[in-house]
Amino acid sequence: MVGERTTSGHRALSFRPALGLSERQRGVLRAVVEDYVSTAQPVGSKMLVHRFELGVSPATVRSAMAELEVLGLLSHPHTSAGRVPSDLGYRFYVESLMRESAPDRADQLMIRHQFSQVQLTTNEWLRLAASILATSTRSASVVTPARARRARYGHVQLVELADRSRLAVLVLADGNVVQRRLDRAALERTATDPRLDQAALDTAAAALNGDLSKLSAPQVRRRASQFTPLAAHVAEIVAQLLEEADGAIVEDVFTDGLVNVLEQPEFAGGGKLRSVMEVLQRSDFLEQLLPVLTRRGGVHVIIGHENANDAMHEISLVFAPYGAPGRALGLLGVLGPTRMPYPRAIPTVRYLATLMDELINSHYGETHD
Amino acid sequence: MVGERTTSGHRALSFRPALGLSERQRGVLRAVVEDYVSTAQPVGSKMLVHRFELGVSPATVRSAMAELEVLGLLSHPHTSAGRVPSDLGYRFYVESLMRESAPDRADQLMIRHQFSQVQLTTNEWLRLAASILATSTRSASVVTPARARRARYGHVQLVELADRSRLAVLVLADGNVVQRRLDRAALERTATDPRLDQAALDTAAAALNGDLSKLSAPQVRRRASQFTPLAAHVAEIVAQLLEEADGAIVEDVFTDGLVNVLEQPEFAGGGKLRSVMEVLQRSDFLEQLLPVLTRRGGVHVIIGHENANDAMHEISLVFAPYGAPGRALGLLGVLGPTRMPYPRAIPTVRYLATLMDELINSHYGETHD
DNA sequence: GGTTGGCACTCTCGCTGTGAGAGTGCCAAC
DNA sequence: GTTGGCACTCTCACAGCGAGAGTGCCAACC
Repeated sequence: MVGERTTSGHRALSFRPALGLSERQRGVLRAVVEDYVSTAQPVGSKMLVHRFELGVSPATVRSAMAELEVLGLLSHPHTSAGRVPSDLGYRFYVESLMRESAPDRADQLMIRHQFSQVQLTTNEWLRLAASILATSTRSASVVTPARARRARYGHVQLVELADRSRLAVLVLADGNVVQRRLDRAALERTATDPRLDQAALDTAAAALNGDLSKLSAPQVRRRASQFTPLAAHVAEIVAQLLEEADGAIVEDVFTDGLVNVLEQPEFAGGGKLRSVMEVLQRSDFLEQLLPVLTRRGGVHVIIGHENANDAMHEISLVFAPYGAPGRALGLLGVLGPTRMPYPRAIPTVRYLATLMDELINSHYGETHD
Repeated sequence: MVGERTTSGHRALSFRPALGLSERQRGVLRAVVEDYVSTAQPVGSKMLVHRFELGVSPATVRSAMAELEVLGLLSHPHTSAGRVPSDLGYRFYVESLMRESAPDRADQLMIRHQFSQVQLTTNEWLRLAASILATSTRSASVVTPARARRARYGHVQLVELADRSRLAVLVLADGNVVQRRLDRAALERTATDPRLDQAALDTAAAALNGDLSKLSAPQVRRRASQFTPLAAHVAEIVAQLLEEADGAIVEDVFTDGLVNVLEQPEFAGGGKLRSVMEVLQRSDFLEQLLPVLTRRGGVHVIIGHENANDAMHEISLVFAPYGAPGRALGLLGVLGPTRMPYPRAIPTVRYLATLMDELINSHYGETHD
């Protein structure tokens, strides 16, 4: 498993004054967050004592709210509206107020069952994981395939398509497959025999496969010259492919549940929708997420302005890395408005991360090191 | 090229009365459509004579509009609002009024240049095509990879991943790659030698590759028993993979420009957004599109209610097939509100379809048959 | 007969004003 | 520290109204 799975955020340091909250304040803050998350309406003191049986009068709640406001945990859309949690308020809630509502035994079995139903294809796993995350947290979900930080040679194959076009299929050591059509002219130039039949290509591929196993891009490039011209040419292309695969963790992203977030009232009107969509489609936020997630395992929660990206100031992320330690790494998580059901999202992300860990590891083999 | 590329829709038959429009009516209809497409506002008679120099008075235009309305080509949101084209109106416009605004020489060169910049990877082509379609038509775009209608065996390879896990990589005859992790236990059961080293697997793969080239799923299955137990087991899996790939034209869909359509005023509020998104994400509308597109080549335009799918009654599609005739087939096109810039979208889709034809064919080789 | 200007009519849309409702903050009393 | 009371504030929904845009019809004109 990838480190221990703990819950915490990446810029959580910025809060501190709120640490010494009274029991009353904690109760009120929790109630405000939970009410607001479920209703999307600013919450007032009266409503609050009604819905949550706090055992005190609205007036008391009001004074607690006022205190929470000066601490920066709640905010006030306008004078006579109810309170709304601030990013810091959510942070505190996630950090020390929240009672996680993990998927129960039955849910877990259901999820496992779904995975067992599906074909043994990584893409199917990813698609399924994204779908489960999206439906059970009612947010948008993102899942990337597990990739080695460093792309390494696994196996190459030169396939003849219909007619005489060639395809290089490179299986990386981590099991991912990349491919590239080959320029016929360039290929023929390197061949000693201008007929360039499949046998010649097979020989070249076999030479590379025997010699380059587990090597990285620069290593492959260094050895390229030791082969026959044809094999060297292919090795050069392989090196290119490895370079492209290096660090391309966020290629082939699987997304689901976009509607869930587009439907949220906070994105109803105006240009917010555009910015959210653009962030999500380009998914470069994952690049920024990567170093944070790899530095420490477990579920990471990033709330609103804690996000470096301006376009994501109203968005929260709940993400975790998964994979085989030191070998292949993937990302998965959910994304939604800051008003997000954290108690649900966090354990769900955690559970799916461990599940994906298992799947990956059981197929990488039990021989850990 | 896939047949001749003509412009027409698939239920175009339903209009006929409108064929005998007067020159005046045609001019007015065209003006209404073009104004409405660019402004999204119902268009009135006065505005119309202002913006388009029709050389007649508003009153004349009004009577022409009234005539067009009884013909069902225009409609009326309410008594004192301007006119809006009906689906039939758009249909007539596309059919016989529209002046196509094809990408000019410079645009075409630019597009070609972009393709030449990109790596020789099918996925990159598809991604690029989707991006070009989306930006130049300002709609959402969809592009699927070219696939053979019938999946045929190309080449199989059994790769050892880190540790002893195995991956079957099957390259189809059309160049697409599918993969499947192998269940180690099942594999070992079939092997005569329990050590099951790479050499044994290579031998099995070589046997299949020599014998199964170009065969379809049932053919592979029929021959499976003639191999050694290990090879037969793999052949069985290959047959499964072929079956799954059969008719799976709409897997791996590339989409771009979703924002473009979500931002349109017609989808601003209400549940329309949800239905549109769901249709688009699930992309099963492509399945329904497939038979229509294959029956006849060229650009197909499907407008609003011409669409079988209820959720797409306010959506128009402009799609074309592309590929190597009889060998591999892909779909590409754009999707937006019925208020779509057809004169732009249609030639752009047509151009990209021919371009993809070229790309595919140049790599399948010039040896047509 | 097609075209035009005139005219009455209709419907939307944006503006304003108003009252209800929800919520706050403060204070005095417990 | 907690509570009830009370005055105050702000939003929101709704009604009313006038401007504006557009239509349909008709009689007159070329």
